[in-house]
Order: sequence, then structure tokens, then C-alpha cells
Amino acid sequence: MTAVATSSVKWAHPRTQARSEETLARILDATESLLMQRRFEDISVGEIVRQSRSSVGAFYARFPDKDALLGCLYERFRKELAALTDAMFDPARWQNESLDAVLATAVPFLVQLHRERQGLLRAFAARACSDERFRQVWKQARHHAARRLKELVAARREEVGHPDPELAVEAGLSMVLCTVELKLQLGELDGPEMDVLAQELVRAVVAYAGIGPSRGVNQTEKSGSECKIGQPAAT
Amino acid sequence: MTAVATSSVKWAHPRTQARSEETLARILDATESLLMQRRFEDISVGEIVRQSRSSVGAFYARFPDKDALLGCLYERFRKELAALTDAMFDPARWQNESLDAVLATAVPFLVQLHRERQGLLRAFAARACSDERFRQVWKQARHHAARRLKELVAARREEVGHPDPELAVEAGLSMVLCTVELKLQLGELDGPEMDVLAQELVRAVVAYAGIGPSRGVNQTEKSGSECKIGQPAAT
DNA sequence: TGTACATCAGTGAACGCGCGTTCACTGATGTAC
DNA sequence: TGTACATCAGTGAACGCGCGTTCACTGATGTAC
Repeated sequence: MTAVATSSVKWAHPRTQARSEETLARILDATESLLMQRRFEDISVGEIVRQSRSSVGAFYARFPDKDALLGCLYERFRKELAALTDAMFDPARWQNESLDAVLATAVPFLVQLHRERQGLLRAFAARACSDERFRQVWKQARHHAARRLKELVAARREEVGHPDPELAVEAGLSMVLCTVELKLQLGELDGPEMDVLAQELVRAVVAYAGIGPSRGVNQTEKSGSECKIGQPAAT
Repeated sequence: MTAVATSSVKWAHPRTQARSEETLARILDATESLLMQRRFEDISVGEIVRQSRSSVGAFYARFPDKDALLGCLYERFRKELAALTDAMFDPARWQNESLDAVLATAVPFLVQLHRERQGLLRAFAARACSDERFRQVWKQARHHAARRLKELVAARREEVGHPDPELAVEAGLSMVLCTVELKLQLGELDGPEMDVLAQELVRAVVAYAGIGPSRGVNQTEKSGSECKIGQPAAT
């Protein structure tokens, strides 16, 4: 049997004993906690089972190998993330707010999320570099966020000055995600402090996408601050 | 003896035989080439010496351990990078050009550099996560670029609309570096294609920093696209 | 309600592979006279 | 110019540590009658 998820559905008579599922949860939690300090490769199975008050045998009864553990952690996180994304970009939530309000909430939230789950995210990113399967699911998570955000933007096109709103969403999302992620991965050590950077990121995306309070069509040609230099100005 | 750099200074009678230095260069080159495909930890010393037509003994005559090799690679790269940075942001080079021309050249150049040295950069970034010494030098390299860019910006303050140009440089640099780096590390697979993204990055930074052709003071209050939402608009 | 058995869950000593590192050796280059 | 010696540079088999993985076993829980 391959990695079983910590299911949320309970059967009438639980098919597996409850303690089994608890052990799995303990193993996952312990690993995630250890990942805050070290890389996945530098954590031994022995350490994991010790920290989760389990045993190597119990470990290999669940996972075909050490790698599958990371896959299982990913699966657990993916579900959480999808739910968070849906909640964050739920159109109902932003009914009476402008797009910049969305950004001013979403970006700090993203920073917070990355801070709390730093270890996990670092491990996933590292794995995605070399493992095609991880890259695929990573991609899916991003697409999911992009789709939600595009829906939100599409419903209020008039607030967006950028000539290609879909591209603006894609590129803006890339900038924000990459910046937050890499910055925190490297330990927040260089450049501006993270919270300041987050604020500036919001400003940047707002300026880039040309987000303003329902500007009319007449404004599209104005000011030149959003789509000026398509080609390098130098010859 | 610890890791010797591939020196450029030649003594009258070379203190070491030339072939020794050639071997070192071969080892470094082979490692960098192997790093394009795999992580440093996944490359064995055996593979490195095979690929560089050398031997384990020759290897350990130069490096106290495998880790020192990465340090040596870093040292070699750091020097190259410093030179490239200086050349790129040389004030003389941009005498008659505006800031957006600088960006429109520097960003694609950065993309190109990251593409070519992807393996190295990935290895350095991974190491910086867990190794304080690597983080320090990484930081220095960034500060060097930031300083050069700030000098360039300081000389043409009137082109910049952002209320705090130093912060704008720091934050803008973070966004560009992080985005380009992480995007390429993950293999360019998600979101917009890299060259398109690079173009959008330039637009974003230009819009964010409020870069325009020597705008007067009267323009600072205008349009609102650069420094609108300091606080979240939501309550 | 109690007993006997089946299955689930967990245990940890032992194994073995892979890789970093060592070291006794050979060969190449430089130098003294 | 030639010989003898010193040092530099390189070689690769052998070692051993660490960690992932296996497996024969014990203990806990559930079920049939």
C-alpha cells in the first residue's frame, strides 16, 4: 500500500484502527517540524521515527521508501493550500472591495503562510528542481491560484490599466510568489525586511497592472507608466 | 593547503607546475557542467574526477573535503559576477541613456546569465539555505549590485517618482533577482515564458519606481499609480 | 460474558550499499653539480 | 651536457561510516461462537 492520506472521511466502523492514523499524523508532523531546521536529505528516518515516537518498522509499513513521505506531505499540504486559495479569492468575499484591497490582503497573507510553512516549501521547491512529478503538481497549484485570480480580475476589468489583464495576472503572480518564496528560503537575510518588501510588492503589482478605481477608457493611453518600454530604449 | 583560486597572476618562474592549475580548472569546469543536470549532493567525487580526467587523490590534494570544492566554485564565480556588475552599472556606459534603458538591458542580461549558470546558482542557493558562510557572501554580492545601482539612480533622482529611491532600488532588485532566479531554478515550467516575464518585470519595476523621462516635481502627486495604498484599503 | 483466534500495528537489531576519504605507491618535472 | 636526487603531481584500491531498508518478532485490537 502506498502513502495513505490523513483522511477526513470517517467510515461507520473505522477500517483501520484509530491509532494507526494518529501515528501517520505524528510522523508527518514530526517531519514537517524537522524540515524547519534542515533539508529532507539531512534528516534520517531514525530521527523522524524517534521524534514521532514511532519506529522504523511502523514507518516502512506506511511508506514504500523515504521519498514517499515527502509525497505524502505534499499531498496533505496541497489540499490545505487549495482550500486557502479558494477562500482568499472567493468573489463573495470581495464583493464591495477594489482589486488593490485584494492584493493588500493576499500578499501579507502569503508572506505569513510562507513563514509558517517555510520548511515544507523549501523541501518541495528543492525537489521540484529534479523531480518531474513534483514539478507537475507545483504547477497545478499555481494554475489554480492564477485561475481564481483571473476570475476576480475579469469581473472588474475596468479597474485594470494593463493592456493584457491575463498576462498581468500571470506575471504579477510570478513576481509575488517567487519573491516571497525565495526571500524566505534564503532566511530573510538580504535586502529589505520582509514586511516592508511585502508592502512594496503590493505597490509594485498595483503600479504594474495599472490598478486604479474604475478608470475610464480615456485613461488607458495616459501617463505611460504601465506600458512604456516594450523594446529596450538603447540602440 | 586549502582551495587555491585559479590565479591570473603569473610568477616569473611559476611556483607550481602549470598542469596542476590546469587540473584544478578541469575539476571546477567538470563540476559546474555536472551541476547543470544534478544537485551537488547527487554528484559523487568519483564522477567529478572521471569527467575531469583526474583522480580522487588529485582531488583531495587540493580540497580538504568535497564541500571545499563548492566554496572554490563560489569564489571563482563571485569574481566574475563582481566584474560583470561593475561593467553593467558603469556610469560612463549610461551617460546619455535614461534609467529605463538601463533596466531594459540589465534584466534580459540577468536572465541570460542565470540561464547559462543555472546549475551553479541553484547549488549556491541551496547551500545558502543551510550554511551561514554561503549566506554571507551571497549577501555581499547582492549589496554590491545594490550599491552600484543606487549610485546610478542617485545621479538621476529626477527620473524617479518613488518617494524613497533607495528603498525602490532595494525592493526592485529583490523582485527582479528573486523572480528570475526562482523561475529558472524550477525549470521555467510554470507561468509565462521567461523572456515574456523578463519584459513584464521591466515594466513592473519601471511602473513601481515611477521611472519616467525627467518628470518635474509637479508630476509627483499625479496619477496615483506609484504610491497609493500604503495601508490596506479594507477595514 | 468469556475464550480462542485472526488481523492490525508496532518494534528494533541486523544488513548492505554507496560514497567520502585515506594512503602507499608510480610517474613527471625541476635542480644541483 | 649528463647524472643523481628532490619535489611536485597524480593514481586507484581499500576502508569504514552512515543511513535506508528488511524481517522475524511482540503486543494490541477486533471478532466469532
